[in-house]
Amino acid sequence: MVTYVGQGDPARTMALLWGSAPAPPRRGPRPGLSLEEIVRAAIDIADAEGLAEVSMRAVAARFGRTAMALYTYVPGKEELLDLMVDRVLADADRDLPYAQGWRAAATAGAHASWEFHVRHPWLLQISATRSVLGPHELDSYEAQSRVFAGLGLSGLDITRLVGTLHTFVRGAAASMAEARAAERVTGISETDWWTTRAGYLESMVTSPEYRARYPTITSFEPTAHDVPDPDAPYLEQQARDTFTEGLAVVLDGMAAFIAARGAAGPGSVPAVPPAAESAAQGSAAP
Amino acid sequence: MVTYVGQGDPARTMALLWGSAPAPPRRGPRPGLSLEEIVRAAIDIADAEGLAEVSMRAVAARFGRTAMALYTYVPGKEELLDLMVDRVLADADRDLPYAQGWRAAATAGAHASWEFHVRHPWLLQISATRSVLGPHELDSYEAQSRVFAGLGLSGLDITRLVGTLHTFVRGAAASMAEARAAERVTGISETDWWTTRAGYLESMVTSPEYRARYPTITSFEPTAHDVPDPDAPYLEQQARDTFTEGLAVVLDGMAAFIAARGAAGPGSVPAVPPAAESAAQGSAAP
DNA sequence: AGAGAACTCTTTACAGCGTAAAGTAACGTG
DNA sequence: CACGTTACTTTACGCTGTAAAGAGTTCTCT
Repeated sequence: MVTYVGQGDPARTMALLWGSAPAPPRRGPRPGLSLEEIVRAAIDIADAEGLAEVSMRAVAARFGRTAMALYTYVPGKEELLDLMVDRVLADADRDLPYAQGWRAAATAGAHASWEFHVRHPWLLQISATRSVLGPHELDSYEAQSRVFAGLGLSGLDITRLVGTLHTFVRGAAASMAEARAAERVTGISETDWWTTRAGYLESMVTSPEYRARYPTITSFEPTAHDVPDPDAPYLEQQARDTFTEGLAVVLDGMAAFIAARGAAGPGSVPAVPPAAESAAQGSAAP
Repeated sequence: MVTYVGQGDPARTMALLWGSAPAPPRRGPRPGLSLEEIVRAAIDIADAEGLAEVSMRAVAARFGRTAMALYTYVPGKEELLDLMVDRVLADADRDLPYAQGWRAAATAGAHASWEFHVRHPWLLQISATRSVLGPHELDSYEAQSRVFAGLGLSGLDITRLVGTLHTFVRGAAASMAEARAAERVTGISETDWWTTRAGYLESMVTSPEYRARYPTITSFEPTAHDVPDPDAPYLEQQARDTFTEGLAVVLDGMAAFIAARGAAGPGSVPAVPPAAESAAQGSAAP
């Protein structure tokens, strides 16, 4: 119910993101926890109970500690959220079928990303544009950019295509995630939620007054506002279909853009040779 | 920094949204406030100071009352947020140039909606998919749907096109809003924020290790990661351009969809005659 | 070996949040 | 004038993130 939008101290966050495991302290008691497991516990809670349940006290309780114990490992909650974002992206699927052409790769990537966001809906609640710039986020960005490499596009072109696709996927995933969260969050089942409103909407479609105010939407097929079948969640299916159909539309637009712009001129981004696709995945501080 | 995602009791909310002003009480002291001005005050705070500053105490303080006084008018904070959403949509621009064709109308509508969301960025933080279904939200939905009426599309087609466009606009507006909020929220200027990260990124582009891990994005023109000119906010301009360019791409895709699907068959949604465009805007409970 | 620095973790505390419960004061009707 | 209704306040509770101070453990340096 309550979520963060801000962001922690960038320097500290970057150090935590990119720094290899810090040297173990030379004095004092051994650390009973690690940054890694704290971040994982926070992700577990967010996945299972929602971002609202991720409190410093709740995370610490998973280790039998008090909230303040976490401040030994993390500067504050905002930094913890930053770390959660990058860490969870490590599990995102990044094996895209680049060899099958950009459209197949983009479709696969969009579907993978959509499902990933639906699986970790709290990602949608944390600011996306102010990117965390962690290693795994860059992995993801690299994988998506590679889809459009070798088509004669500039880096800026690719940045925008990836941005557009990302924006669309996140928006569609948000519809899905919120359709799913509807019942859990409000304690009202999807059917109940819909039926309480249906009474108002029904009278609307038939009332001449409302047909005058809303001529277009009241002329839609009535099924669009029917009470959903509880076994086949209406909002969920709607969200899924809107994503699939919308994706095709967006990709059609990109096809036109690539056809018009792509000419392999100077400054265009070259494709990654297939041999290099499984490049080193090691990480070290820069 | 903290925002709500849940939603209030739907029945109560619907009554408040659609109910005309309730009959004044027959006994007891006169109400010193009204629902209307409470909602407006909350919107003022959200616009000026961000959604995080909209607390029951803060809203009440604008009227010299305590937080609990608001509960005479509103069941709780979540319902207040629902009301804010629908109320602010009353001010959205809805004069679209339908006569100039769907693409012109869609472009105008998208730009208006984008600017509206940038002006009221807190809208992006409140759940969008679980729509409030208030009169003004329906006005907006009607205006956007009308863009695609008369093209031979079904209601479901139109719903999805509108959904795709809406998703895209919100995502792009989110980029813009967060670029703007960056400084205010974190207390760090955009330039500072970027330069602290630039050190890490710079070494990345030159390091062979990172060129191997991120071959595509490290081959982009270096300007993409340059420190922005403080006078011409880099992130803002980037967000604006991505919106404009992305919109063209999305609309190209829609053009292809309409060309393929639009055949004015049975079940297709007819255009609204221009005469009816300035229809009655009065509202009454259904 | 002993002192002290360094380190983890706890305890306590504070200001803020939404809101439940109870009380006070004002008002219109019988 | 008394009563019931209503607007609003006061108090309180449990929750949040985190500052400050202290307890306890472990290593290093003299």
